[in-house]
Amino acid sequence: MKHALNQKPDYEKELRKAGVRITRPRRIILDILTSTEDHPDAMKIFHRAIEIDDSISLSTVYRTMNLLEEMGAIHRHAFNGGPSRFEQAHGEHHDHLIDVDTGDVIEFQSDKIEKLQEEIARALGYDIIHHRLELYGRKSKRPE
Amino acid sequence: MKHALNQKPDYEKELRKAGVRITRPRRIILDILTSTEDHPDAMKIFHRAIEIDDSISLSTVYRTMNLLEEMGAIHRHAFNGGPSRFEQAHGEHHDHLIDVDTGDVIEFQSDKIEKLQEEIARALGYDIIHHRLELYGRKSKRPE
DNA sequence: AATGCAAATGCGAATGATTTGCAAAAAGAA
DNA sequence: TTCTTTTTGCAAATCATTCGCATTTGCATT
Repeated sequence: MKHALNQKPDYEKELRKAGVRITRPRRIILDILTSTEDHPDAMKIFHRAIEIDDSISLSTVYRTMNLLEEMGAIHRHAFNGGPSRFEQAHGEHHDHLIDVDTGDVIEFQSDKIEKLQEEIARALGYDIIHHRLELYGRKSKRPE
Repeated sequence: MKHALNQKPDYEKELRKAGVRITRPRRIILDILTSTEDHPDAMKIFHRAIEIDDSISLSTVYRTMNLLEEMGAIHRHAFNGGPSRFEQAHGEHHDHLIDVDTGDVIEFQSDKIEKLQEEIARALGYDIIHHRLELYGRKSKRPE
């Protein structure tokens, strides 16, 4: 099992290649996304954005998130049924451990679990398209 | 890995014990919940309910779902970020495989995966409160 | 640098899921 | 049956998200 860490891919090139325009709002939103370690929701992204340019609208944040999601540049999560939270789709697939007290998200990856999931789906006669594994936990008192 | 199947616990007793009143709407909603194999959302439960008594309101369905969830009698899921879907909290814990084409939900349970999750959480310094594992898949062409 | 046009934006109104306030109705104890 | 408290139905409010549309902007082309 391993931790995942962020890196900064060049999304502007990808956007151009996809035939969409590089606008000021998009540049700012991408900047926020690539320079954060957390998993912000649309409102949080919006607030960070208007600090840089207060003319950006919430609709544009939502539209940009949808665009980036379709391009596969970000992933969308709905932890606990709350509002969508986003993260850039960097590197390998990973799952999430959510701290129920703070809302913090820790990323992890386990090949063993992935393998088991495949086996289970196969046994039930299905091919996995995607999956979601979320552990909701609390910092343990005892030392590890 | 095993399938889970439903049974009918007696919720009226539990409700009484929790000090809440047994009303006609509640009886009807509980009946719907205990006699279905699927994972209906509030609107679906509402429609099934008004077929039995057309005076039942949607608010009451929502209020009852919240009540039952707090009592631990049902579980709430937000597959794919859609509206909440419910199921009675019968027997053992289980996870879900969602058919992306039909929306059907298949329940399964794997001790191996549960164990791995515990290990991972422990390694990260957390105790698991609850977790969510959803496989989104499509019926495979090849025979099993 | 000026032009033209499709794509993107900001705004506010619309939508869908869910919750809430409140007066009227029903449950259960006395 | 009566009394007290809980629950209900209804409509309005809330929250996250999307949509319509007039206006602005990116950018390919003069």
